[in-house]
Amino acid sequence: MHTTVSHYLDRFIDKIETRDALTPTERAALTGLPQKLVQTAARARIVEEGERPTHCCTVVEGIVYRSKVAASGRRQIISFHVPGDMVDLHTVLFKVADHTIETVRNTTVVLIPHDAILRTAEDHPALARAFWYDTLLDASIQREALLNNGRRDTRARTAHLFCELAVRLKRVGLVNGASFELPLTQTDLADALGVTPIHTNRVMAKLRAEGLIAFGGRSITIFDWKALVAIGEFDTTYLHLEGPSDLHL
Amino acid sequence: MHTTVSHYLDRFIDKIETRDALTPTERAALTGLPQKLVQTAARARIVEEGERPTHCCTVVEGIVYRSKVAASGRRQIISFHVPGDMVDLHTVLFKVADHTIETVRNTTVVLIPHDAILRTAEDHPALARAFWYDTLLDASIQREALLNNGRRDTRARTAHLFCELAVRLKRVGLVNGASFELPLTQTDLADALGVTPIHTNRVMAKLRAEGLIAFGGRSITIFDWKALVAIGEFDTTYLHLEGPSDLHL
DNA sequence: CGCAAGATTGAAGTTTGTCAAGAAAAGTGG
DNA sequence: CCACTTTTCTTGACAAACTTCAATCTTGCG
Repeated sequence: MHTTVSHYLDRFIDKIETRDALTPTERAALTGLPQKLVQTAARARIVEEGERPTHCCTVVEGIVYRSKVAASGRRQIISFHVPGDMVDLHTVLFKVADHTIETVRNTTVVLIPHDAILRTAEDHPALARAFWYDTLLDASIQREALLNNGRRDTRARTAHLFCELAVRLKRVGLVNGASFELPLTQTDLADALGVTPIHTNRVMAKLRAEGLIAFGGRSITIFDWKALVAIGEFDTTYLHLEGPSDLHL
Repeated sequence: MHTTVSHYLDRFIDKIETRDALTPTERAALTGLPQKLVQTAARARIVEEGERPTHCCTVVEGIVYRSKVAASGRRQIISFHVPGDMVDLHTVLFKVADHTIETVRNTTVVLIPHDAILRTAEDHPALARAFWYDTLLDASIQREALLNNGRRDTRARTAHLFCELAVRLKRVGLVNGASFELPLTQTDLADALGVTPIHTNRVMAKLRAEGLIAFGGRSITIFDWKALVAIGEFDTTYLHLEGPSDLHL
């Protein structure tokens, strides 16, 4: 367990600071949070549904997702998480995890104890607000996913998901030109979109045949951003990129 | 705008207190929140997607839902809200509403200014935590909806939704025996379940024919709770009924 | 009473799922 | 670096779930 200042949380802190400036004290409180660096294998379970987690998980490198499983065994991926995301900040107030957290490939994450986060929130109202904001944004992304999967066909869903991931990865500097690494299998994508992998494959093949995207080798290239945005009805309002309310107390 | 103590928030406060005891001071801070009582007509829009709300909405009587609309015009209902629910507590930190809030029938709600809520949260860390918890539970319910709509067939989805509403209404004393008022149209239900009203009608008709439920006259009766729970794979873990983490600072 | 909204039913079409098999790519051990 | 194994991707044919269009019936309400 590190207790010295590290930079593993830099992306997370940067994200918070684009929303609301922090004082040096507040920033120090974040960088000083106890951190346990963990390197995982591919398909590692960080938290399992029903467990009682004691730490929050922040992505340093790689992709992490949260999922729930129906009685039939069919899996629904709830959300994907990119570097800088605190994946399960909400577990600080829940006893039992209501979903599983898994890595896609070799991934680096940082674990932070719940009690340290709660103490930080109590000592620094601005940080309490920042944590709260982060979980609210997470919920907003879930609402859009509910609309996406409920009221758009698979073609639009797929386009929407790629647009969202492109924007979120771009914000942390992980998009090169029109390409970004996305080491997900088509089964992963299917489980996020609520369809079968076979169907996902056909829909993606059509997008590729139309020259809109390319994929393979664990990465995605978007050739026609405007077209993909139109197909996916992608509107960034729900990402609340403009930052939080101007209300300062 | 009331500034005297009222009991419109009693159900909300009760809900919070089942999770974590409040001090008299904290309770007073909640009951003393400025409140604007609003009686709405049926199908009234309280907040519209894209607006910049300045108040939070708490349900006093009736049913309220949040929805988003796809470009095709198809509507997705994100969640239903029962008396005692603070529907859009998350808007305190967002500038722009990412969804619409509507009432089903004549409904009573209470509006509370954002700045009052934020000030209360800043002055009372326990209340900041309680507000945070409330929005986290909301997000957990959304995750279950994502699983429900993505990985269960319409029969299971419908059963699950009725089970959830029964539990949530029971917690606020709005279930009589096996029946509860639910003044939703089948189109409302369809928009929540991500299917067409015609299909919803057929699925519900089958549940009725099997003697599991009755509906009509704006209310639902569940004759066979165990069977409905089994069909809907309903497990209350995601409702976090056990209260928040035991961690007290 | 009569209108309007919602519920119900039928028939036909579309999207998506299931089963099955082969091809390509990635990982593994020598 | 190659041969082998496993995973992932891709394609075809068929089945099931769900949608669409259309019409009728019922109910709530002024």
